[in-house]
Order: sequence, then structure tokens, then C-alpha cells
Amino acid sequence: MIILEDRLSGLDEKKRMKIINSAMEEFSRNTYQKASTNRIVEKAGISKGSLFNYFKSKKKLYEYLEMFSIRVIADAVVEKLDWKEPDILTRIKDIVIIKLEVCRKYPYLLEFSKRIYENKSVDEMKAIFEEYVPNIYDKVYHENIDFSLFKEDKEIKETMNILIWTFEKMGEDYLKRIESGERIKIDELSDEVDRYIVVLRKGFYRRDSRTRE
Amino acid sequence: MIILEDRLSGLDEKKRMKIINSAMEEFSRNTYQKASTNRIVEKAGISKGSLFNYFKSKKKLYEYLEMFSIRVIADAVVEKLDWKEPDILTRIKDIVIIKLEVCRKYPYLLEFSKRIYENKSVDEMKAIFEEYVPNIYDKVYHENIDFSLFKEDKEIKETMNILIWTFEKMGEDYLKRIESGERIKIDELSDEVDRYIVVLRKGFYRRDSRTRE
DNA sequence: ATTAAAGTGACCACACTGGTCAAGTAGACA
DNA sequence: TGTCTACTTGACCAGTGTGGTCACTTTAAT
Repeated sequence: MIILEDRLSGLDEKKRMKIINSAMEEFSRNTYQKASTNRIVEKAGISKGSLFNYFKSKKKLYEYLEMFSIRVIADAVVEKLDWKEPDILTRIKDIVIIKLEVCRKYPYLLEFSKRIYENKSVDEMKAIFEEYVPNIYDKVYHENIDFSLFKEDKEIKETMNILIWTFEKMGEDYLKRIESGERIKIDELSDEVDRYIVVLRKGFYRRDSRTRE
Repeated sequence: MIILEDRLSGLDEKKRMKIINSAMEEFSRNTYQKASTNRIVEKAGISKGSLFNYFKSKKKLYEYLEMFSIRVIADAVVEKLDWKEPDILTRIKDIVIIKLEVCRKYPYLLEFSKRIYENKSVDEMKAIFEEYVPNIYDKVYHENIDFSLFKEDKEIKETMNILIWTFEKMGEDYLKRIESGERIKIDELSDEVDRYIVVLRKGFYRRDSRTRE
């Protein structure tokens, strides 16, 4: 388990979040080279000197964010997910909700994560992921999942992708609406998710399976 | 119908594409402000003077790309799509193939389009779209479509989104693989698309509907 | 040989860069 | 109160890159 040196840990929670969010915003809107430490400190409301006191250099700051962004979601999933839930649809919904809660705290997390992936091969990325959060990658969508709930048992891979993609697109849609100023209640979102779950269940589950909800 | 002034029309096809692709790449990797005309001319293999001969300014170049990227896909769809096809799944597949053909010519088209959307509200964007390609927005997924093919007639909106999202994600996946150097034959892609169509048809279509394929 | 059009790249004034560091501030203890 | 410590500040630096210009060269048709 890798721990990066930084001097943020002792800071006030609010201040720490402001710095992380400001830096994430800057790095998600620009490439590493063009991201400006000046703008980061301006948005974070701290001085240049402080930033370079917390992190030795721009590079160290970026590496910290990289580690942070990989961990913050994975940690939340590991901690909050019901690993006993055998119904993949219910589990995916739980993951979506967990992810969105984290993203509400760190609005630029998803965009920043995309930037990380941009410059790294799939294998490289998996290796880094393994280092920070071992084994999570395969567990989430497989451990204890009851695939016999599916109507067909031939096109499992395709069906799984359709389910995952649907919820990913919903999440992206939701975040886009948030960013453009719309104020969405968590209940509305939950209702919408449930509506899609009903449709997907009808489409891909056996008729006699009604696990819950 | 708006036509922007530019001096590219008379140019050699290859050269024109090189300039457009180079500029699209730069503007999709950086914000307008930080995009560099120096790097654009370098990648395009032309001189600074030429670029500012073709376009009066950086701004005009950007506006040209904006217009171009909205039109190039819409024009291809309008021209090549079989507007009589009543099966939405078949039609969506056709659209995916048409889009990907265009994207193969202009690899940064999708990323650049996202950038355009970033700085504009949904309504603004629809207005611009209307201006360049009137009415296409609603026609594509509705004109002559036979919705009675669906098993359920209650959750049409949700079902449609699942279908569209699935193919969008497939397209994104495909482009990502292209960009990371993978060489994918058009037949392989077509087979993969067909596999998903089978799954979706089983899930959401009436049992007795077998329109084609 | 002449002419016009197309293409070039050194050059400009200036904005902004990551990082430093001497000076300033706040609070704890005496 | 004065002193010490740890944190915070922002003016400053040398260097890089900016959008745009224009006097010049090359190309191609007459």
C-alpha cells in the first residue's frame, strides 16, 4: 500500500477539500503542462507559497491527486457496498449511488480520472489500480453475483455491458445536469434509476425472479 | 443555411484534411485560450503565414471548425441513412456505422464536439444545430419508426435510451481502442454490433418480430 | 520574361510560467 | 509583556510561448 508524502493531512477539512477541488478542476480542464499553479492557488484561496509548502512541486501535487482520485471512490465502494447482494442490478445501482455521493463532494473527480487514463495504457492503469486497491476490479461485478437470474446464459458478457453502460450513461447525464446548474433531489434520481431497473429486469431477467424492490 | 468565409475550399483534399485534423486535435486537447496556433501549423505541416491567410484569425478558425464538425456528421447521416427503415435497432446500427466512418476520417471529431458542448447550454446548442441542419434532431429516431415492435409500450423513453446509450458506449470503446493503436477490421466491429443487437432484440422486442438480419 | 498568387518564418510586444524567499502574522507559553 | 515557532504571504525572477505581421521567396500560368 503506497502512501505519498504530503502536508495536507493536518489541515482543516474545508480547506483541504477546496485545494483538492481547485487542483482537480485545473488539471481536468488542461493538460499537465498547461495547468497553472497560479490559477489553482487563486481558486483555492491560498497563496503560492502555501501550495509549494504543502507539495514540493507541481509534479508531487499531481501525483497526490492521482493517488487520491483512485482511492477515494474505491475506498467508498469497499466500505459501503453490500458484498452479499447477489442481484447484479441492485448492486450496480448501489455502486452508482455511492459513486455519485463521492462525486458530489469532488465535482471534477470523473473528468480528472479520464485525464489520468488518457496518458496511460490499459495495462499500466490496471497495475496502478492493483497497487492502490488490490483485487477490487474483478470482485465488484462478480463476487457472490447470481448469474442464474439472467434469462439467457449465453450472452452474459454483452448483457453485463449493457447494464453497466446504461448506469454509466445515467451517471454522466446526471453530472452534466448538475454542472449546468440544475438542482436535482436525490429522490428524483433514485426514482429514475428504479425506472430503468424495472425496464432492464423485464428485458434480461427470468420472469420468476423478484429478489427485491 | 449559414456559410462561413474561409479560403480552404480551393485547397487540395489531403492538405485540407491535415489542417482540419491538426486544428481539431489542438482544440480538443486544450481550451480555446490555451490552444496554440504554433502547434497547429507545425502538425499540419504548413507555415504560420498560410494559416492566417486561410483564416483571418484564431477565432475564425475555431468558428469554422465548429460549423464543420456539426455539419460533417449530420450531412453524412442525411445522405446515407435509409429513412424508410422502420426497425429502430437496424437504424441505430446504420447510424453508428455512418458516424464511425466519418470519425475515421476525422479522429478528433468526437472529442472536439464535446468541447463545443462544454461551453454552451443545451438550448443554445439545439439552436445552433437547428440553424445548420434543420429538423434532423427529432427525425432520426422517430420518423417512420415502428414502435409496435417493442415488447412493452409503456417505458418507450427508457428503452430507447438504453438502446442509444449501448451503441454510443460501443462507439466510444471502439474509438478508444483505435486511438491506442489497435487495428480493428470493419467486419469484426460489425459482428460485435450484431451480437449486441441480438441481445437487445431478445430483451426488448416482441417474440414474433423478425424484420431482418 | 512577366505577373500574380500562394506560401514562408523571423520577428514583435507581451502575458504567463513554476518556483523562491525575505518579510509578515498568529498563537502558545513564559 | 516579550519571545519563540510554525504557518502564510505575494513580489519577484528568468525563461517560455503567445497571436499576429509582413517583407520576402517560390510556384505556376501566361
